[in-house]
Amino acid sequence: MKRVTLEEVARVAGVSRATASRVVNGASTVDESLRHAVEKAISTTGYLPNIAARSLVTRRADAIGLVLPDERRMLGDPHLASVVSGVTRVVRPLGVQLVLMMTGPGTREQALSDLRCGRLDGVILVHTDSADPVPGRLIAAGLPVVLAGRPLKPMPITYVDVNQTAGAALAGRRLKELGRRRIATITGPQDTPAGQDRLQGFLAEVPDAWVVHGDFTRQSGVAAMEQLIALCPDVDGVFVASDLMANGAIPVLHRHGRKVPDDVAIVGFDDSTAALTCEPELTTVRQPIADMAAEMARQLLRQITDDRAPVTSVTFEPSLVVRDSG
Amino acid sequence: MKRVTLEEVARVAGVSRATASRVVNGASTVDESLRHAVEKAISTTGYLPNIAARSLVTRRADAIGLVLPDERRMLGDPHLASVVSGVTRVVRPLGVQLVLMMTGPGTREQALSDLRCGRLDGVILVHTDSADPVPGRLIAAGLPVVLAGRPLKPMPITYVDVNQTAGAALAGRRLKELGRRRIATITGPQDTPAGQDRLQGFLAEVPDAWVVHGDFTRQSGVAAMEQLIALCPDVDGVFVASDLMANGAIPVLHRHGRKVPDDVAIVGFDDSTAALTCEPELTTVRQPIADMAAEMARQLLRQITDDRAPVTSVTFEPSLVVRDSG
DNA sequence: CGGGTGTGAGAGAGCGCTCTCTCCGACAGG
DNA sequence: CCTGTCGGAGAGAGCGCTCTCTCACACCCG
Repeated sequence: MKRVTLEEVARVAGVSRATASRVVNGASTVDESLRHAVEKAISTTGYLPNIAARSLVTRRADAIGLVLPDERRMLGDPHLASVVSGVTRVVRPLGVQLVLMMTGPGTREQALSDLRCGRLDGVILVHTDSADPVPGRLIAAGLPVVLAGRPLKPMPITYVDVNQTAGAALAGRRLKELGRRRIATITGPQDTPAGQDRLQGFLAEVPDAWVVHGDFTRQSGVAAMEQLIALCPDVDGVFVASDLMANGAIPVLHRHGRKVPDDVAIVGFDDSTAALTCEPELTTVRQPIADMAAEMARQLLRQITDDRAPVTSVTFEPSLVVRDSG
Repeated sequence: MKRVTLEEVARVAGVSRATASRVVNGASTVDESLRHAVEKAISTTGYLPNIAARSLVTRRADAIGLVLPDERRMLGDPHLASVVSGVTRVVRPLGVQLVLMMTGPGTREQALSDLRCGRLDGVILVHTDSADPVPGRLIAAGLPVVLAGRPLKPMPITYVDVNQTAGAALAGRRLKELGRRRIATITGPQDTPAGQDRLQGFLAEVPDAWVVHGDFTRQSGVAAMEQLIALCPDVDGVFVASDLMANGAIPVLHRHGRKVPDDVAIVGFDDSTAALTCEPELTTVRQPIADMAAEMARQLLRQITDDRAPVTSVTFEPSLVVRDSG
């Protein structure tokens, strides 16, 4: 199990190491016949370039990090698989690895040192909150970074998000079109941009809606719906700001003898798997997560290859997925 | 933004590069005063060892791969987050990276070349089927690899699994203890070890059970339950071989006017998030996924550090989580 | 007092690759 | 025929680190 080096390929092909390297890296300034000889030598020897040696001189790790928040929050996120899939789609054909970094409370700094010791070329940050010092330090150090979702406080950082406001408006319009009169919303946490925007966008469309607060968890959906029924027993349309909360809220309606969608129409947000495990299946606002993730990857790669890449933010438009609940 | 090298640390500390390296790597043969000088130099310069240079000489990437099947199957897997979390817990404190490899149909070979070009020290393979040539080629090449779940056809490979048979027996026993008489099971795909073992273990406990086949997807749970009700209208206890299928099956019972658990008791398998979004919440067989993943990581690291590590398989015992459905 | 023994530090040889710099030969123009 | 130019190939200098080998020095024993 001897490792084959470029030196050996060159020897077999009867050329210099430099020429072999040129062939491997696709330089055009190589004579056809020599190129063939090298290619043949590569396949007979089964040569694979040593990634560490290359990385040492090119100063590129060809790896990017996906930084996720602590375990508990990640496990609740139905989007992880789609994010990974979207990023992989862009990054893999370029030979770039995706390194998953699940960070505990104190471990977030890890991303910084991995970046600085040349282990990672850049990172995608998911679910950062405003208290997180990492994004600030990354941009201060001029390291490539992309945020998933708009940061709560404005900072000069590239991010990709869905138009939350427009999505919530879509939901509001849908409920009005269904002829609902007593409309309410169960919100997300109001210390996150997504929570804020979804409420604001919805109220812009349905200004007189009842408002009950949740925090995106299924649990909070249950509690909020109980509260809502007590508050406004004849509610006939609810925009629930996440599918997961809607998944918890619908059984509460059933328990109180309300039929969905006949008595109460429900519209969710996310189009996550939780939407399909609702009874009836959930009408919801779809975020193109995989496409957004792919775009994050593209933005990050651009920053990596080009120091002077401008800070940009990309916003995707959501769409309404009509199923049975509203 | 100048990169600090070991050379510079040595110069600042007034020692040789070799001594600085000794301090960084915790060698004991360094005089206290010099060690202090080097440590001070490290912190004043903000030195971080270049990972590529180190990797070039140590021939270790300090990275392992988690190889997942194609996108579609992965997205359906509720365990991904737990697996990642379990592996991370073991691997991160050792400074080892977790690289996620989502493989398309043809891309599985990627793992092999990443391993051979020194990019990865070993891989954990999830959801391999018997047609997959990769495990065989990895063990043939003597490369460190651990399988999640027993391979369908026996091979000399280290794997970690839950005792599927015992778990299914647990479910059968539960239904009998509840006094159920007309018991059935909705199986998983019979071309997977998990599908086979769960059926076999269940039948060992309830030999006269009705058997209807599914394939672990929610969809198939719906279809199988429809089939089962037609086949045996007065069924009063069902072991569904995955929570996801149970999640699809329960609404079918409701639609046919059967109450859960009063008319029909349901026991699932996995204790995934799908169990909590059932109405009523699902009694199920719990696999300690995160612990299993941690064990896989440990086994893999052992193979990496020790060429002659023996091939072992570790089996975890499942447990019954009693909720409301049975 | 000389010769082993041991301990701690430095010198320097790579690890496998990329890339600049140099050089060689062919060919065109004066 | 000489000089200038240019495409293509080789030589070799690193990239930053680890680790062996060597060496200096102090110490103990015969």
